[in-house]
Amino acid sequence: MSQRNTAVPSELRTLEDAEAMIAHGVCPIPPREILDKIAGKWAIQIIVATSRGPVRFTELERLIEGISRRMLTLTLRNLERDGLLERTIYPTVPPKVEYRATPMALELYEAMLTLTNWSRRHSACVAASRERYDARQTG
Amino acid sequence: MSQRNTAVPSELRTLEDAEAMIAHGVCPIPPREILDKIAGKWAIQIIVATSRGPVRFTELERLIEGISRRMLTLTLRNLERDGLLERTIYPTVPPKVEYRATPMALELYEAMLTLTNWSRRHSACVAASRERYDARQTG
DNA sequence: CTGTATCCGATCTGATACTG
DNA sequence: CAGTATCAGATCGGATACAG
Repeated sequence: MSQRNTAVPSELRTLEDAEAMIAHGVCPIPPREILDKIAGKWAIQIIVATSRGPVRFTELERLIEGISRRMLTLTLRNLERDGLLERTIYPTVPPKVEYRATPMALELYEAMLTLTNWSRRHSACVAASRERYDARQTG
Repeated sequence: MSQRNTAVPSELRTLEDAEAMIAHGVCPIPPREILDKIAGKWAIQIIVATSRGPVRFTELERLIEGISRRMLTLTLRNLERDGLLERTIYPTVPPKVEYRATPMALELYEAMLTLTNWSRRHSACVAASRERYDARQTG
């Protein structure tokens, strides 16, 4: 076989692990359908907001600054569809609906923290690089 | 002061760390301008492709399946602007230009691996959840 | 209270043709 | 080889009005 004799690591930690995957023909980055969760403008914020317990629709609308009712509904539906949010309806009048992050969503939130660390370490550097680049274009 | 007496962790590892940040009024997720790197359809793939050494424009075009010349150029420029890619021009005829991921980009790539792990663990579950959800809507 | 429906502008992406 | 320019289609997200 044409593959190197390194094993496919069960858990990726280093770039070397990623190289091993590539050597085995496996893609070391999440598929688009997963990245799209993170890409969306509101999904992560909703997961964070519902990570400590059930939250009602209107509470979310207040909590997440700038979100429109339309996008709140759409994003909630998508997250529920993916199994990242649990939706509970209380058949009262007026209706009461609660959303809560699932364990899988909490793990996603936790996985995001390495990205948060990266951005805390480097966002100033990114901003500086942008300024330099833009200055070169202008000048 | 109104804050809890937990310290702001310098490195986030657990959801508890994230809670501590929230208690201090700090957002525990990366800002939009950082998430947008990951959100883009091609950025991560380009970082991976250039992570082992300099790669030429045309090589990238071949390596990254389905990318248009336009999007390749645009994404390369954005990554260079952010300091994630280093661009080297050799003033030869015909011209030769090489792109290479910076150390900062390699760290981003590495940070992404926790997300890759998450998706490897859960993407089947997400897919199953979607099917169940869609079946409920149809039926 | 918890949504849905409709419209609209902005942005993203691809296709194609052209150039130093 | 390494781009740029232009156009068009698709998708995203916001504003607003309406409804069970």
